[in-house]
Amino acid sequence: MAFGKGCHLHLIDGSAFIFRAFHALPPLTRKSDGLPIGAVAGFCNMIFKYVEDNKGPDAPTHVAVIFDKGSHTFRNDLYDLYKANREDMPEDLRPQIPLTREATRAFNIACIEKEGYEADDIIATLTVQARDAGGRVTIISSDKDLMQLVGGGVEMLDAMKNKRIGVEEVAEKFGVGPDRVVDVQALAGDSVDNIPGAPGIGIKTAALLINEYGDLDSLLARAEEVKQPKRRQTLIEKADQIRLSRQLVQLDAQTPLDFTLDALEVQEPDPDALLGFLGQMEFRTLSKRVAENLGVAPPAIPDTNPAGANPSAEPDAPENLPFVPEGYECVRDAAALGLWIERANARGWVAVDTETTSLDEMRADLVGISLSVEPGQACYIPLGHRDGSDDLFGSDNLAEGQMPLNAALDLLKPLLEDPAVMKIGQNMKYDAKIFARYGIQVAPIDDTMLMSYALNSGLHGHGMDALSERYLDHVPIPIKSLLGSGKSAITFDRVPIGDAVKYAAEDADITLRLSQLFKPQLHQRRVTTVYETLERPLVPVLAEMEMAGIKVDRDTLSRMSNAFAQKMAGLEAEIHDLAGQSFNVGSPKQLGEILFDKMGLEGGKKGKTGAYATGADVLEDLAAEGHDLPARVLDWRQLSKLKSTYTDALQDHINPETGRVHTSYIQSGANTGRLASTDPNLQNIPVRSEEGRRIREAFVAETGKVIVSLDYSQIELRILAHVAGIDELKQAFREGQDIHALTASEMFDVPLDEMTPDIRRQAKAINFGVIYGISGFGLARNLRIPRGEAQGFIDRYFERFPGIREYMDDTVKFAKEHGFVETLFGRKIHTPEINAKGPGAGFARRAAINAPIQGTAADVIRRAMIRMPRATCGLPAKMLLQVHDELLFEVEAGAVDDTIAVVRKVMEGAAMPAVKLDVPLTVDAGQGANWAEAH
DNA sequence: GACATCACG
DNA sequence: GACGTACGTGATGTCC
Repeated sequence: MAFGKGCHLHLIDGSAFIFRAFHALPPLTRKSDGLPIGAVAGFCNMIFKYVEDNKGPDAPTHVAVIFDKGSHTFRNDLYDLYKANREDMPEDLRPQIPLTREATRAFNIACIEKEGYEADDIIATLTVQARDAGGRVTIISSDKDLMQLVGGGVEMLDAMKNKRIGVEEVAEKFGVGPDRVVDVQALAGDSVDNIPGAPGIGIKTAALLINEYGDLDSLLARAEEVKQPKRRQTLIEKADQIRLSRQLVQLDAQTPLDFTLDALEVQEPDPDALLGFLGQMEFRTLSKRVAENLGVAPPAIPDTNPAGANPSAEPDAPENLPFVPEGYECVRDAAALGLWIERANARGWVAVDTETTSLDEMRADLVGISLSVEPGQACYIPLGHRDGSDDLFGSDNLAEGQMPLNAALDLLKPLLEDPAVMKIGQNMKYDAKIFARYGIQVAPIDDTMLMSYALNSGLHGHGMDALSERYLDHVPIPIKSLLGSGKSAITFDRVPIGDAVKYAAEDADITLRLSQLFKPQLHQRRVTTVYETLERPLVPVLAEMEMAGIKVDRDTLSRMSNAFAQKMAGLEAEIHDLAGQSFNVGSPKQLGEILFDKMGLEGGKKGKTGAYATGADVLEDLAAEGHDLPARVLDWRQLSKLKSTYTDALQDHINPETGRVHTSYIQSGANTGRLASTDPNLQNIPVRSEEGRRIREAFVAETGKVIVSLDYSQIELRILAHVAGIDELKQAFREGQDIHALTASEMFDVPLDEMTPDIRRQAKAINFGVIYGISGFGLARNLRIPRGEAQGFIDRYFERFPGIREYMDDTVKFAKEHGFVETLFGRKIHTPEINAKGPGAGFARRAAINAPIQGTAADVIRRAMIRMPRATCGLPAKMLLQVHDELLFEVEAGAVDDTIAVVRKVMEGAAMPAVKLDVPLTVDAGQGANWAEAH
């Protein structure tokens, strides 16, 4: 039937269906093989319901489901931050996308998508075609962006609420008719799609303006006439941004399509095709209902229930199945490997572990790979073992019976890169980096270490040995038993293949069992979102940063080391002179004896060891009393620290191949969600002392590039103001006031213009103290004031900001009740000691107060980092380092300003859309030839 | 390997 | 009323 008058076209917003189905349903998996299938199930149910609901006299004559395809559209060319706030697609959803297309076709409904075009534009195109042909259109969607299409025989239907959206409903929502919806949206902007709009103008105001001036162009042309000064200024200054916003929200009805409306005619489904698909998906209930409807027999679905699908209920659940090292297979040829690859493909997942010659991924060579697809069954593929025959040449020959490395990798690459097969690892970042060095980009990945972290942060560590013992009641073969320890330790390529099989295959086996144990728990314990949005997508980002490394200038460090050595020698002589004897200045024990026994200064023993305390605070007090020796020791210690930890050690970390220093981030290291940096730690490079700060001059940009640093300003205090709901602090942050000065003014009744640096300093210490779970003792020690006075400050602070005390009490109460506290993004940090008696409870109490604040800040910067690759993809900029509230980039000189603009925008908007903070997040930026200049 | 010390946010 | 106390990390050197 040719489309024309009397025809009725239904256009279904397929992507909206999918996301609604995915988020509404628990993460179902297909019973036979564990393929995630929840979104497909929800999608099919929604389509089925739609078909049933649209059979009456007003049934459509034509119908199509439209999907988005590709993430880059003309809107990204117009505005590189378009939809930059969007979270990446959850890994569990990705393999389901093609299945939703199949489902649509199984229902015999036209399935439409076009690379590089948004579904909304295709819907607009079809709508206009149908309307022009004289037909009616119903758009099944509740997306406000489609409301501009309503009118003239076009209406929308919110399928969830079963609510019609006509011209009236659009007017109700936007305050203008459908033809002016675009104008209102252009002014109001949209935080979800990251449409900038006119700052300070929302839908209400936008409608008011449009109704007064007729349309957007007239409004902008006559902006001078707007009475309210702020609005007028915005409209004049932001006119370009508003016009850009309009381009972004305006749907494009010119999508080139290679079919006509006639092709969308409603057709009965083919029972075989539809039931075949539903049977293949193993949807029992839906198959039955559909079969009844079609008057045919439902498909038979075998009731398979393999080990692992429902672990705890099964007798051979992974935590109960015994470990049998002799059962592990050694894969020595392509045929055997092919079988394992087939099994992995059939399953849709595979646990992977690599064995290498070093813990430093940048230098490690691949020695072997282990795989596991079923609990208890695993293989090891030896690739780089040496034969161990101790000849004169160091036995560098490859051992017999190994596949050539390249042949094995060629076979494995398609599997490891297959988007439909989940690669499961323990600390997958390590293995992914190894594979990356051999040209394999492993994806998608799951990580048992990160699952444990999301589930159990604060309860225990997340290393494999600990997890295996705790959850599988199995002690893995210690690596030391193969490699030995200390000076005589060997590398893994020297381990006999027979021993390596038992060790390595066991690791893959354990990993698979742990993932089958943890995966369902993520949802049960409400941390799926944390795992999916804050943990899993961060892995490739960190891997990239670590592989990029940062250039460090050896000569600068070397010169500084020499200078430090000279100064230290001078100081040492002086110290020995003052002491009247020679001793090891680096030994706190000897120093204590000199100071307190020999010289008889005031001071006391401390700690279980009975040694004198000689910490910086003690020495500073002594120095303040006029003693020279402790003052010299303080200087010596500072230099010693800078030399040994930084100027000396950093040189050893320069990778000879890249000339750069490659740190490793531990994603599950800090209980709060912060990262930790090791080998070397680049999160504690000196900055507070002038002398130390100069070490940052050695962290340089390549020729023609610039180091750019962006850091959040006062992010933890801002988060405190938000979570504790302190109006005065929120207001101060909104107005960009000096928060410490304001606190001082409130507490000490000093007007802001009479503020002294010392009063401000005290207020600053109190502000930080609050974040740490303040105590009179701690504040007294920090400010070096009597304890009573410090307590007085705290009392006054709580009097002034009662909301803070309430927040602290509530947080502790929550922790005592639940055993954990939460960040704004749902990260759980467990506090097992909170109900204990003794000093442990005090620590736990303060940690509980601090964790949501520190953790929320950590979550925010993680979100920014995860979005960064996509936001900066067109820019010649590399993200190199994260230092808790700072991100460091290396940028081509010409692109510095653009990069700062994009990165700042991403960082400042990183909490959105999941959390709308009551305070703005602001970011300071710096740039220069090295880190010292950029900071 | 425990402990003290000190670098960072 | 006494008890110990700022929160979160990692690297280094000494000493047992």
